[in-house]
Amino acid sequence: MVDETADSAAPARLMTTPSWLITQTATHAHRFVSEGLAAVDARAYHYRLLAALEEFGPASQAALGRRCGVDRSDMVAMINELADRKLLERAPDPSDRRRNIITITPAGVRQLRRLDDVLAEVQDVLLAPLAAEERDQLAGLLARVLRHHQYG
Amino acid sequence: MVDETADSAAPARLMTTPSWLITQTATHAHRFVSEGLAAVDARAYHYRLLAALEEFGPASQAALGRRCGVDRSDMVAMINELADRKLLERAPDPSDRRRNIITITPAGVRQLRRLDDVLAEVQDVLLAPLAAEERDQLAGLLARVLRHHQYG
DNA sequence: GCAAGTTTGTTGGCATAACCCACGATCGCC
DNA sequence: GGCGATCGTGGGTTATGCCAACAAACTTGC
Repeated sequence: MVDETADSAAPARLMTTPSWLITQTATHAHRFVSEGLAAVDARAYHYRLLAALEEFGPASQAALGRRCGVDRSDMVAMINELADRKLLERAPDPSDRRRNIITITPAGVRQLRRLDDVLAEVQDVLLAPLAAEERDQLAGLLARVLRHHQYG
Repeated sequence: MVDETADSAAPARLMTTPSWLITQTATHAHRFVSEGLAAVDARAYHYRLLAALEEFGPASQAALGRRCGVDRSDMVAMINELADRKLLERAPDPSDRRRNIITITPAGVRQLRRLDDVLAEVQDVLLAPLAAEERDQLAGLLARVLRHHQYG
């Protein structure tokens, strides 16, 4: 038994409230991810965008935002940043002059692989107390909740 | 099979990355909680503080912050707000003149009960796709992860 | 073919959350 | 009695998720 009555034990009400558990765990997750990615001079949304581009191919900014759950207006700065680092390219769409076509570069693909490694490491730290099957279980449950609220 | 190739399907890389699933689910959770509590003119941290006060009794601002994972400096405004609504009281500690003693009021206890109901409803909406045992499973897994990173 | 509505990129703004630092006052320790 | 630590408070920073507006370009309905 660990001494949890010290001064830092959270209320029982919170520890049994899923929404609290989720948001609190998310805070930790977010910090680990940020720190891990900062070590290779990257940010969380770099991974999101590069992953979507590699999996689905070139897309407009708006379409990319829809996939990654990013607001149209927030995409601009993100893409600027990625484009500055030559990880993707922004070119006007000849067939629709409103749009830009965003394409991942070879350097972007390489960076994506690097981020894959970093994030795998982060998951390991975050989920340290869970066995492999338990991690899958957790991911499965969360994925179902997510799907329900996105394609509901 | 649902049509997920539409325009909104997230990259597979993300849907299998726990940290993404957690932070994304947390966004939904946070929104449901905020909206639910806003309906009774309350905020998420109201519940946190009131719950801690009822369970552990009166405490200093710093101790309260430690329990709820709130920064010392952020506690000030939160407590002001709760004190304005007469849900708790802030009194100087005679035995340590640096500290304030925060005490929940009877109205605070009543409000806490009301928030309990609201939050139970919110959990139900958030975890709609999961059966009762699955919700417990999810809560259990998250609680273990949380404990590991807090009393690690 | 043209008018009305919609989509796209962009700028700017707002609210919240989780930090961090600095300060004066106070306490505990030795 | 002096020194380090703690407490409440104020200030500032950063990231995130929104929403509003706009001009340019597209699509639809007639």
